[in-house]
Amino acid sequence: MTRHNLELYSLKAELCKTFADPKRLIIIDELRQGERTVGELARVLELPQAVVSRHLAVLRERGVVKHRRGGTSAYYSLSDQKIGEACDMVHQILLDQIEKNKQLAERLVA
Amino acid sequence: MTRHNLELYSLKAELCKTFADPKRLIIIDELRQGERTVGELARVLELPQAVVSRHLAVLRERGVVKHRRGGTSAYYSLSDQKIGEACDMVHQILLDQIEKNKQLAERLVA
DNA sequence: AAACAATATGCTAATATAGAAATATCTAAA
DNA sequence: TTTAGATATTTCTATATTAGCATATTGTTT
Repeated sequence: MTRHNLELYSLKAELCKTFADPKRLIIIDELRQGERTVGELARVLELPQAVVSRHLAVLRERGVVKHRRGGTSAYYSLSDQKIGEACDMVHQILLDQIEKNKQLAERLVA
Repeated sequence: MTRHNLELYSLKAELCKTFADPKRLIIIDELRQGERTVGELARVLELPQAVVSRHLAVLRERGVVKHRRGGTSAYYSLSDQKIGEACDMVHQILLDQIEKNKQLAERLVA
């Protein structure tokens, strides 16, 4: 462990934890298209407003999203363009896995 | 939710879960340098062999690592180059966050 | 086959997390 | 300042996850 800074890895793990929930990934993808209010996200996710608010709090605490108030609404957006890019990488990795499984399946049939 | 495929996002979330632990992130970084046995990783991580084996099982089940047996040892390696790149992105996001906090702190002092 | 080395798996306790429901807080407008 | 709309927070329950310990499995060697 001497070669690795555990504290740094813990921070990275905390960041990854925010990505480790399907609903939050959808929220992130929505926010990539632009600002959204809590209510809008709740409608898209088909989740109670309180649950969405909780997810947004998680994302906020880890600095993944930022928000501004406009009237009675809170407008959320991604705090860093790179977050979207990271999600794209995860998407690619998943596609690679699916492709590999497909090839394996075909070999087994042949 | 109609616009979003929940099953796909669940798979992505599962993948991200494997990154959501500091020890596993260290394992991944070790494996980026090349193949490692369970024992080697246990020494680096200063964790009991059984715990490392469990972590490797998690990574294996999500297709993040692959392994081959050589003698009594099991040699693990990353199953996809892109996994390392994804970790780099997370690293960058974290550095961005730290930089932003630094700038904020400086503004507050001034 | 027996003994040994390396790895994997079951089980448990402690901790963390998501969702639900109720309630509190904040903002705009009357 | 009262009311209504939008968002945030608290509490509770069910579920999941990690580490530790003991034990099982697998492969090698004699």
